[in-house]
Parts: sequence; structure tokens; C-alpha cells
Amino acid sequence: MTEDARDEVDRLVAAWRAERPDLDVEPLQVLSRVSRLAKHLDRARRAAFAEHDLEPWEFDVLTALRRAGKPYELSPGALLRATLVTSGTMTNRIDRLAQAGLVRRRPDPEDRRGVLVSLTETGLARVDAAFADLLRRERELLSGLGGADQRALASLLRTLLAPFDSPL
Amino acid sequence: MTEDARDEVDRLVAAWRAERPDLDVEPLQVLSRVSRLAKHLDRARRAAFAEHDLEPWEFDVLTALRRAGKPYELSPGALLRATLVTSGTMTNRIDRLAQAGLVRRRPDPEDRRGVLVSLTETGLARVDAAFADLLRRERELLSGLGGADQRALASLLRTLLAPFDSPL
DNA sequence: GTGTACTGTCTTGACATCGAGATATCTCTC
DNA sequence: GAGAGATATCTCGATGTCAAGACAGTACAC
Repeated sequence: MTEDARDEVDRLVAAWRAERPDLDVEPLQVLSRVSRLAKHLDRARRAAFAEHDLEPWEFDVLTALRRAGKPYELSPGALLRATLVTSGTMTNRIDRLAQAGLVRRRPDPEDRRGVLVSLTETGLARVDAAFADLLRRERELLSGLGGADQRALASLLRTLLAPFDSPL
Repeated sequence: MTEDARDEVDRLVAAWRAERPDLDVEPLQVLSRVSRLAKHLDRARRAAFAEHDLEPWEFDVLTALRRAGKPYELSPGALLRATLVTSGTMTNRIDRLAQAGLVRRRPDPEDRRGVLVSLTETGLARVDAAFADLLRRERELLSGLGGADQRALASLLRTLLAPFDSPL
């Protein structure tokens, strides 16, 4: 820490050091910042989507379908794995998206337990517009870092995420 | 990207490139990982706190008080600024923490609109134990990175957070 | 000191989420 | 081909959060 650009987290760490000098609070330097940045990112996302009349949760589902490529169709199970929510939540989300005319539900012809969810025309247009907007904002959020730094950051984060990806 | 250790996000980015080759999706390399890591971190926190019969939201409030130092007392307003929740949420949290015997409320003698919230003995003991546990788990979560890498990561994240800290 | 704007806290109603469990269907083994 | 266990989806109740607004008290100018 030869840095002296103190931010909220530096202050938080300093406060802990004063109160609990017996503990090694270094992990907070990384992980508190991850949490806080995620929170700010959530706000940026919310703002970007609001302009396209989408809630973050709607966007989550729609992008999962969009990424799947034509015919933009996935099962609820695949969607909940992609979005890391519970099945009850996904049922609820699909209900409301269908009601809003952004997705369609149909029985899976191969498995009578199953259902397939697909984007409507409207849903496709909406998600594409919102995604372009989101990227614009994310790029701006990252503008404080050069390309090399961004790649370094991505690489460090990838290392931290590795243990979660395989067993999941 | 000389790395070839592909993770979930690499796959996500590849999927977007296939579907939308016209868009520059590089920002996702950093920001999707931040979101995902934050989500995993939430789970780790929840697990750590569960062993001490605390919910994450309880811990948030208790640590803010703990960090303040003796007499471990803050106003609801100070608490909501420290935890980034709304005032309605904070009222609700304090209610339940008081009911659980972890904090105490008393009128602010200096300002009759105001209230002061302080840790009880039980609250203090509980938060100290949970915090030590949390640090253990966070350290483990970071064990994939050497000390220098952790500091580099912290520094890059600090740069990204800088724009949010000042105007807040 | 009186009026206006501000601050601090709490109330209320709507809402998305989770977890547990219900139901139907599939799969695999014997 | 029958039964056990796994899988896919949905239902339901409880909960934590937010946003907007109510209300009491303070600060400051004139």
C-alpha cells in the first residue's frame, strides 16, 4: 500500500485496524471493493434498462435467450442455471415476461414435463437495444483503466472465479 | 487474452461474439466477473454468518456499529449511509435487531428528532465472532492469488470505484 | 420570533426473491 | 415392465427491500 489515493474501502480498512489490530483485514481490500463495485454496477444497469422499459431481472432472462441464438428458445431449467435464481423465481419471471409479450411459452414436444420459452419479436428488439445501451455505459464505467489494465483485471478476476465454475 | 483457461464468462463473451459480432463486448470481461464474484461472495458471507445465527443484513448493521468504536453508537442516518440502504429498510432492521437483543435504541439527547443505536454486549460478542469467521473464509476465497496479485487487484478496483466515492 | 427550507426517522404498500414442497414425467435397473 | 429415484416445473407462504410520503424537529434569514 504505497498508494495514498484513499477511498471508502481504505477508510473502512483503517477503521477495522484501529478497532481490531489483532486481525488481518487485508482480504477486505479486494472483496469489499468487489461488493461495492457490484452494487454500483447494479445501479448503472438499472438506469440503462429503464430507458428501454426493462427491469434488470427481465433483461437477465431475455439476454440468456438472446445469447442462445436462433430460435432464441430455452427451457426454464436452462434459464435458471444461466441466471442463478431458484425455480420459483424463474416461473414467476416467465409468467410476467409472457404477460408483457416479450416471451412465449410452449410445451416441450420431447419431454412432457418440460416447457420451452422463446423470445417474441418485441422481446428480441427490446433486448438488443438495451444491451447496446448497457455496453455503452459499462465502457464508460471502465474508462478509468487502459486496455492493458482492463485485461489484467479480467485475468485476476478469472482466477478468483475459477473454483466456482467447475463444480457448479 | 493469451490465457486459455476459459471460464463461464469467457463462454458468455464468446456466445455474444457469435450472436452480435458488430458489438464490442470487452467490458463484460471485467464487469460480468465482478457481478458473479459478488454473488458468490454473498453466499460465502451468508454461510459464515449462519454459524453465528446472523443474517447478512444483521451483520451489516452490527459491523457498522462495531467499526465506530466505543461506545458503539450511531444514528440511523449514519447507519444507512454506511450500509447504502434506504431509511425504511434501516428502520425495519433496527427494529428487528433490537427485538433480538443485539442493539439498543435511545433518544438522542442533542436532537429531539434523532435516535441513537448502540450495540449490546451480546451484539458485540456476536459480531466479533462472525467477523473473524468471515475473514477466514474471505482469505480462503483469495487463496488463488499471491500477495502481489491481491494488491494489484485491489488497486485496479480502487481506480474503478474512485468516481463513486467522491460525489457520494 | 416567525416563516421557509431542510433534516432525521418512521410508516405504508407493492414487489421480487427464496425455500420447501407438490405434481407429473422420465430413466434406469432388475 | 414395474418400481425407485431423478428431473422439470409450478405453487405457496414468508421475508427483506425499496420508493414515496408523513411527521416532528431544527436552522437560519429577515
